[in-house]
Amino acid sequence: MSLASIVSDVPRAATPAETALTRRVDLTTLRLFVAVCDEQNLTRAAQREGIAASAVSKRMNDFELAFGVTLFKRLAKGMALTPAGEALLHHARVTLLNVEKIAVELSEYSQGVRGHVRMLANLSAIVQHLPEDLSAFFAAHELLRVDLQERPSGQVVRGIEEGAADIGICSAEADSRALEVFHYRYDNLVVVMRGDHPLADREKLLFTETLDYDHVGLHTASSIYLRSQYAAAQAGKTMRLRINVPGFDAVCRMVQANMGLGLIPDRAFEVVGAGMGLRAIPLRDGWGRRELKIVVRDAAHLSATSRLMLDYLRAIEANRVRQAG
Amino acid sequence: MSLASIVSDVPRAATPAETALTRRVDLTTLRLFVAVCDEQNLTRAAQREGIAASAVSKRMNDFELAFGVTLFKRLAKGMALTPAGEALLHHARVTLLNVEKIAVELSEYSQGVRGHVRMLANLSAIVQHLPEDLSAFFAAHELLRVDLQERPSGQVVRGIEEGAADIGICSAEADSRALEVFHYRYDNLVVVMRGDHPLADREKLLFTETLDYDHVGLHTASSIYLRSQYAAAQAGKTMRLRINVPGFDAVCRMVQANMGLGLIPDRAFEVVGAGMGLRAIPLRDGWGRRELKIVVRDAAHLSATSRLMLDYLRAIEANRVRQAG
DNA sequence: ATCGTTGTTGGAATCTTATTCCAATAATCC
DNA sequence: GGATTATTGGAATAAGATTCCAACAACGAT
Repeated sequence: MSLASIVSDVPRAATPAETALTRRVDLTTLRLFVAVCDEQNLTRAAQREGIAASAVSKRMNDFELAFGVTLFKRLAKGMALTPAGEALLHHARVTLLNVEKIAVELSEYSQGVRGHVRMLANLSAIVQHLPEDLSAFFAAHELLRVDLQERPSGQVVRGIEEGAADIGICSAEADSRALEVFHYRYDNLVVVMRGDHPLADREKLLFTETLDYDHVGLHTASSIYLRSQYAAAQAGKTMRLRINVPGFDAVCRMVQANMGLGLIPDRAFEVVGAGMGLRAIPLRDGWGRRELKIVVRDAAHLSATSRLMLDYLRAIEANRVRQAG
Repeated sequence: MSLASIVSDVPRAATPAETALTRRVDLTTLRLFVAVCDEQNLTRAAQREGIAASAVSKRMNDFELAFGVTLFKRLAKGMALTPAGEALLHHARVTLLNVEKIAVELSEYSQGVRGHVRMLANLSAIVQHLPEDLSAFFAAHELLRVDLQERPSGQVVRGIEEGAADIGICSAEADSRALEVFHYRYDNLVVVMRGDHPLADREKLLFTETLDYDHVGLHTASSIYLRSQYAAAQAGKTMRLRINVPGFDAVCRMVQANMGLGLIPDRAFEVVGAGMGLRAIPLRDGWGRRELKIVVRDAAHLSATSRLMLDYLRAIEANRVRQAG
């Protein structure tokens, strides 16, 4: 049995007969079906949905007849699902959730929203830049909406490839050769430490100088963690990692608790490390200056709203460069 | 603007008014809507769907009225989407795809299928074990179906947490504390090399012995890649990585092309490396023996079919241990 | 064994919604 | 100005869904 025959990343296309069957699906039937599943009782489901029990019964029976499957075991005291019914329940819930999203989003448009952008971004972008950038974006476009989800860089790329979102922001190191790439921001890594750490009085540090001390690491999918491990390996040294934690604030708290040195971007330190009595020393290594990038599937075919967001994000650094000149 | 206010991993619940609006959505309207969007012309959409143009027009207008939004700009020579229309189009396509999945899966049940299991698995599990295990499973349960998708270990865990699938298989190192965990398999890493490599005559190797030579690495999200980098760092050495590639077969091809040593599981080498004239030398390091694990959200509440699969996968190693005894 | 209750389903009547038919309106092109 | 393309409104017709009413089945209590 080959690999290709067992992995089903892309569901097979419906046959013409199956396509015809899609027309026998309707949302009221799915809604009633879910109610029957939840209540395990047709009469209570009918009451919950405000309809006669015989109407529910007819719909369930019509549906079973149309598809040639049995969805329920009819018991004396109610109904139980068959495996086919369980499979349908999974899809029915997903479908009804999608419909709810339609209602929610269109309701927002009826109240004045002018567009939606779907975005995936890594933690670095979210912690350091997006609150400010999106705040400014909303100030300029207060009738646009953003759906933003946090993902590690690798998953941002994959999500954009699969069309789960329109715009992604991730580490420049993530492999995105199938996408269009634009510069978003640079950030600079700083070594975070307590004020009483032996390195605390330094103006700048080489990463190798930190390797003589304990470290607090980010989670192992983090591109900062990966890059620092790589740098240590290149220097023929090892990182003395006492713990890995999943966020910049957790890194700062562990540093504060004297668990070692942390390595996070400077703006992240300003955002989450302020008021903890910690020092942040910039890295002198070249790789301490890192790039975040914007990825999209096909800029020319973005919706107008997503295009607006892309242009806006691209303009940020250009405007900052102009202001600094 | 706080982080929590901009990240929308969990869509907000619909208000009662929005829930009421969900009843104004129906699949025929969505289907006609998508047709109008595709054709950018109501008359052609009507022809494509086999219905009078006035019926399509009425439905589009009724829908817009119900939701209080404008979906189309009416032009002299057809219709163009508004931003609200673009938002709806995204969801309409997703919803219709779900309905198609319903039709496809129920069609399979009507032809005799007795259950579905949704699975996510990492590459190690898929390349080495699942073809054989699922083949045996299907032999015993030929009326059950498996939807299997390949994901790196971290995404397997996340997918099961989110309910995207019922059963996951991933590296034991992946953080799955929110899930129920069962043992699946062990695998053993081997160093893959050409027959003329200086290390080719060894029976076993320590990983550190390989670090004097060039290496071919897996992609950077791979748990084998991460673990080997960690081991090199612990030994105070660096891996001489000439290239990273995305699969076990690619690793073998690069090794064959004299790009360096590869590190992959032994069964993966047997599956994809056979016939390439390569040698596979076992690692002596303890971490060379790795564990794959099964993760589920809540074993007690799995469907009967998924329960069957879980019990079957758990029984595999138990049966192998009994056969070896 | 009988009776009452719970629950599902079938048939006929009624109601609601969707579609078709027909025509009007508007914009563009020749 | 006329022809064509495209959308939409109104009325009539058709189709499908629901309600009403009753029958049937299974279970539990007596």
